This record gives sequence, structure tokens and C-alpha cells, in this order.
Amino acid sequence: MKISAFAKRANLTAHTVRYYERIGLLPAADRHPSGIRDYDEQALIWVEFLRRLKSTGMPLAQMLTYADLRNAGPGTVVARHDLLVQHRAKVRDRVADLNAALAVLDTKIATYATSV
Amino acid sequence: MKISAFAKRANLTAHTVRYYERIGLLPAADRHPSGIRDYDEQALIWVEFLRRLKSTGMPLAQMLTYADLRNAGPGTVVARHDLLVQHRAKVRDRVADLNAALAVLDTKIATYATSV
DNA sequence: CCTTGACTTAGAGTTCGCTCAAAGGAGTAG
DNA sequence: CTACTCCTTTGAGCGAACTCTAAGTCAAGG
Repeated sequence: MKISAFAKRANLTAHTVRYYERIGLLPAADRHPSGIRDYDEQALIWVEFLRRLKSTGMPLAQMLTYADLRNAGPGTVVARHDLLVQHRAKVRDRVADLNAALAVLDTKIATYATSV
Repeated sequence: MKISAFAKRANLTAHTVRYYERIGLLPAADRHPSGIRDYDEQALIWVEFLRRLKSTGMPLAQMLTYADLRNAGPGTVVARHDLLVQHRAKVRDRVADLNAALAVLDTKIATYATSV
């Protein structure tokens, strides 16, 4: 599929897809003879995983580290595992923070509700 | 207290405190005759609440809206209540997203763990 | 053949939230 | 008095992650 279809399915813009390729997050796409990028389902699966990582607040730089490990082959499995485990811990912390903030919000909202 | 002590207790830098004042998030601080800002516990409570909001991902612009409503007096209580309720919904969505992402991470980590 | 619209590139611009620089003033220790 | 540290201001700079512009190529439809 071409970049715009790919971007739409990945919930990104074509601009962003090229940007990700430029910084190394996405591998250089296959090209039609005329130079147009051509994406397959594999690429979609990868970019969707990247989006998941991003949605958890992982910086692009760290996603890049992960992508580089992946491209380096099966010898990096342990490193990738560790990276994800570390990140998971951060996400869990974040969830705990948000829940604490929700409790504060609930209290604040309750005071407004009773004062009305 | 002076700005650096205030900033330390609020977990901000003095730079950031002045910045918040400049954009209207913090009310103009009282000043010593020599021009030095002087903060009291009230200001600390307010800035700590702001930090809570920020920690939940609320943009400064929306915090500013909230601050303006607050400064406008008790007539804005309903608007403030609604703003917080709306924001709470967003935070809840975010927590749900993060939990979904955690599930994906768990799965991914499990595949790495078994392949080692 | 011509137009339309999607694609290409390099590089500049934007938004958010700070963060710092420069240049100067005030208060305190020695 | 001198040093030192903290304070003041305006305005510029920064890092992240896009987002867009300009100028051009190319394939398909009327």
C-alpha cells in the first residue's frame, strides 16, 4: 500500500511516517520503480506496536533504541526484554500517579458539588 | 518565603515560578519593599494543586482557564466544577489506555521471556 | 493532451513547556 | 569595603515531536 493508505491505517500522517523513517524508527520502505513507498502488513504491525509504546509515553529516542536492537538480530533479545520490563515499571508508576490524582480530583469535585 | 524556597517546596524552579506568574497561572506575588517576591502557604496550596493538574496531563492553557475562573469569584463555581469533571473523564480514559498498553507489554515481555 | 491529485525531497516552521542569559540591585559575612 | 549569594527584568534559546512549504515527478481519468 502507498504511504497515505498506510498512514491512515496507522493513525498517523504521511508526513509523520516519512519522519519516522528518516529518524530510523521505520526501516527504509520498499519502493515502486517510480520511487513511491510501498508498505506491507508487516510494516503495519510494527508501526502499531510503536504507537502503543508511544501512547505509554515512551520517547522516540528510546523507541529508536528498541528498533535498533530489533534490527541487530536475535542476539539482542535479552536487551529488548529488559528495556520493555523497565518501561513497564514506569508505566505502572504513571498509572499509580494518575490514580492518586483522580482521588484528589474526586475530592475537589465533591467540594464543588456540595457548595452548589 | 522567597521565590527559591517557594520553588523548592513546590518542586519547581524559580524560573518556572516566574514563568507561571507571567502567563497568569500564579497571581502576582506580594513584594518586599526591595521588589523581592514573598509567598505564603496559600500560594503553596494553589501551586501544589496546579502541579497535580499538570501531572494528569492538563495543558497549561486549560489550567489557565481554571485559574481565571477562580479569580473571577464564586460565580464561576459551576464552570470550574464542570471543567474538573470533564478533565477527570479524560484522565480516566488515559488510565484505561495505559492499562490496555500494559496488557500488550505483558504479552510481549512474556514472549521474550519464553524465547530466552 | 491536459488536469488532478498523490507522491517525492530537503529543509524550515510550529507548539509546548520550560530554561537560560545578560545585566543589574540588595542584603549579609568577614 | 569586598565578596558572595540571591533576587530582579526582558527576551532569547531549547528539546521533543511533529507539521508544513516549495518545487518538482508521475500515473490515471476525461
